[in-house]
Amino acid sequence: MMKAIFHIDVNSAYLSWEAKDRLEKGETLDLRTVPSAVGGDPKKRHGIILAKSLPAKKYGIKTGESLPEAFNKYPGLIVVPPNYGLYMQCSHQMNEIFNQYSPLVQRYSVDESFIDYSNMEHLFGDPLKVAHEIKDRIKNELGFTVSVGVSTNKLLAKMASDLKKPDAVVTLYPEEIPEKMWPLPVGDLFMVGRRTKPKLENLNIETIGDLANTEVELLRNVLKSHGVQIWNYANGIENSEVSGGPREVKGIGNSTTIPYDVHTKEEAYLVLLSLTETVAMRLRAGGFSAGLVSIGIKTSSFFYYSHQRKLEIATDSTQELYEIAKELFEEVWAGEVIRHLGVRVSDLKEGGMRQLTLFEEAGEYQRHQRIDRTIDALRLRYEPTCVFRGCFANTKIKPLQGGVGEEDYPMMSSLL
DNA sequence: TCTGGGGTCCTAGGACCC
DNA sequence: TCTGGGGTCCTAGGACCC
Repeated sequence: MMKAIFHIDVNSAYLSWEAKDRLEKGETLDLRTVPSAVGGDPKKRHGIILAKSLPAKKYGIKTGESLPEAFNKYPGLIVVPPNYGLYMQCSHQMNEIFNQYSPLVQRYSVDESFIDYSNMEHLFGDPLKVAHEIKDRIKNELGFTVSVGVSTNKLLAKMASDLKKPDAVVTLYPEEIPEKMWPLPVGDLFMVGRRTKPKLENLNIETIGDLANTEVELLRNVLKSHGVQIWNYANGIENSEVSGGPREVKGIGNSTTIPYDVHTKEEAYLVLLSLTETVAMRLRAGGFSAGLVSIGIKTSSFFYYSHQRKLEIATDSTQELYEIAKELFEEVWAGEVIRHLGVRVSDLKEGGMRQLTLFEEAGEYQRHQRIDRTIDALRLRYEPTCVFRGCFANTKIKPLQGGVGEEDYPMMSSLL
């Protein structure tokens, strides 16, 4: 039997949520009706457009571009700072509505979810009717609009929700593929990004239809398994499940663009420590220890490189992870001016405890473990910055950097 | 007033072992 | 005697997503 899959996408999510929040707080201007955007702070070198209104889009303003670029296109652009706590809250409210229609809801990102509505017709009625009902309830009860894609698999539902914005329900059933999906430029297909698009165009593949009708072996030769995947997608072939519940975490990382250029090892170490603090807290909060540590460096000329090491013994100790991060940095840094640093752990093992090696002093690790647990508890009870290391005093570096796991949601990924 | 942050998966090449 | 090949592990880098 055929499945009924919905994909719900919040229209200009961050901006819509800012707009509705400001209206609720008594502001009279609806940001959605004027050229406006959510953007980072240029003084901290975080100045990019994170979301824009439809009127801003009309002036050619794009997500990801720098604020100066955007102001060039429309000097009167209203830019507001992001508020991730608010976005998380709006996301939760929206998903609570979804949960009323099916037990199988997959939160794909903060502003996108899949619903498997198969075999639910008896309870709530025809899929298309329910899709409209969900869309309208979100608008009326929560104050923002969504686009709902309806089809028989996740790929088609996701492509469908992109076809009309804002405030729309669109079907893209398999028999509608030639008419609705094939005329689109090939870059509109999920998983055809900025590097693959020109490669396809070199093969005279301009539209999704061109891709669908290309010999799959040719694509395999040029793009390996990725070529086969996008050929399947172009033909509407995709059969992954809507997975209820959060996905298994594979890695945890934090990175930051430092507000000023870093020239010395000592300054870099301080940033690495602040990142490691957050990463390690999130690691312990998830009850994991890490078997692999990697660091990343972006230079002032935007060259990026990374270095990693597998550990003989997995650990969740802030101190141990920091020592490794420092060593990794020392091993690769060639003295370039640093713009951005990152720390990431992966190869996660269940359980924060670790086995002591034969030669190891039992005291050292357990001492660190006690410190970590105590600090975690304090930071959770009061605020994350209530305890921090003395070395950050009198420096411009924040003692913790990156999001703390508290309000975790399943991160976006390129997996359906 | 220059270009964020958090993820996942795939591939290529070298080391090492049998 | 200087020629093998397969398998696995590890690292770096690149591609994609929101």
